Amino acid sequence: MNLQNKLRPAGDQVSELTTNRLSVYLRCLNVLDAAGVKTISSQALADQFRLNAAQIRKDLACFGEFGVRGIGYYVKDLKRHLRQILGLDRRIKVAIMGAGNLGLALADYPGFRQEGFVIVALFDNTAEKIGQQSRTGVPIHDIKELKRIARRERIGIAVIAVPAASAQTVVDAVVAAGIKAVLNFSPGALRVPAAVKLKSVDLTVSLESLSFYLAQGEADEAT
Amino acid sequence: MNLQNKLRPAGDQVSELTTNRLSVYLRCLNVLDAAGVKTISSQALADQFRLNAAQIRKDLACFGEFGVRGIGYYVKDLKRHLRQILGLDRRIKVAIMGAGNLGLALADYPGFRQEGFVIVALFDNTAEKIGQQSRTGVPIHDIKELKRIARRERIGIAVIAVPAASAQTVVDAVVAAGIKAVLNFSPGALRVPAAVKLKSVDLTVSLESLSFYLAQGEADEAT
DNA sequence: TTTTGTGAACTAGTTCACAGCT
DNA sequence: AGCTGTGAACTAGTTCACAAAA
Repeated sequence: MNLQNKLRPAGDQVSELTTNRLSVYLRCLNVLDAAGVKTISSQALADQFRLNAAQIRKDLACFGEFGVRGIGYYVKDLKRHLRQILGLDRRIKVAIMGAGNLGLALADYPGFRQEGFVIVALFDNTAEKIGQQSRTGVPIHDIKELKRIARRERIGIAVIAVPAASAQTVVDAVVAAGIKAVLNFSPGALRVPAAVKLKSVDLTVSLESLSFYLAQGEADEAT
Repeated sequence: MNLQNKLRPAGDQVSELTTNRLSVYLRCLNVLDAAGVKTISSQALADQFRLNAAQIRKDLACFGEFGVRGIGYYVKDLKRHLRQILGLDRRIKVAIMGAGNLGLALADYPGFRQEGFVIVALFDNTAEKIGQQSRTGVPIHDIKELKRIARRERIGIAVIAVPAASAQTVVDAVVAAGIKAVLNFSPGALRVPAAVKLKSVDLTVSLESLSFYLAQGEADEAT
């Protein structure tokens, strides 16, 4: 219908489940491209990576018509489109709040340095840490400098890796610094204004959910 | 109807969304209990922690009737029930695969030491690391020792914190060692048998989803 | 009266199945 | 012939609203 590719779906909101999957599709395409595959059908993609073909097509249809009937998708083309849709066609600067074990590990985590992301700064409030840097050279700044540095560096995403007790205070500072996207590793819910996107990774919830599964298994065995 | 409390829902499967929320409810109840609150209605709980009252009641109804009509729930009682349902009424031993930055950070992460969880071992294959320990004293073993130690220590959960390239090999070893629950931090999908529960935290997907949100915001501004 | 527990209504997400394009 | 794009059917998840219990 609409032959014009749209970076943004026409009005209707794209679900987070869809955006998560786009990221997965991009990863699959990177693998295929590296293997020299030129075109792939939604069915072949689905079979190879255990996805659903119709779902792939529906997800992509939110943004345009990228396929060719009778052929499938050109791997390099679709890759380029997905990178553009996901906003990965430019560098995105990331700041990590909290230079504790977790913050330092994330700062040096190679998985975090993929695609367009660059970790440009760590922030902490401990005098001994400020002025130091991570193993790979990410500088640790005083959290008081956040607003100044966030603006100068044009930081797009903040990662919250501080203890639960200070998480809300820190995220408030992040919001005040004008940062619009936050990835939270601290346990519990954080409040952010509607204009800020918050994603949380709650390790306690994940572990307890696994614990539930184990407890169920034992209950079944006993039967 | 069924006045008997059920540790396990009668046949019908509990969704993972529900088990995740149970963990959230437990955390809320811990806060209320610490504040000396004796009883709470589903509505009050919902208001205070931004949840939906009917959803809380439905989730709990999977496991029995824990409330008192006209009163609500006794905080300590419900807390105890939830801990039992989630299998947190006993120690759960956790092993971390990979003694890199992330593995070491997770081993010492205080959030991981909550409730019933104890991190008993790290596993790696680097000669220099084996025999060492983390800052808080978690020993690093040779991954070859996994099966032996997993059985001796009765390890319940394995956390995968190795590079993507070796993740599938490592999870295969985890499965071979008889571990039935896995929390995966490596990017990409892992294959496990149906009898093993796998939860994945994909940092790349999370970041790219945030990037999409930022890209959308810019598109909107330009309009 | 208050609040639970739950069927019914609704909303979101997934899969099917096929018309239509190449 | 082969495969996309998409309405229709289906499935899962959430919220409403009320009868029943304390």
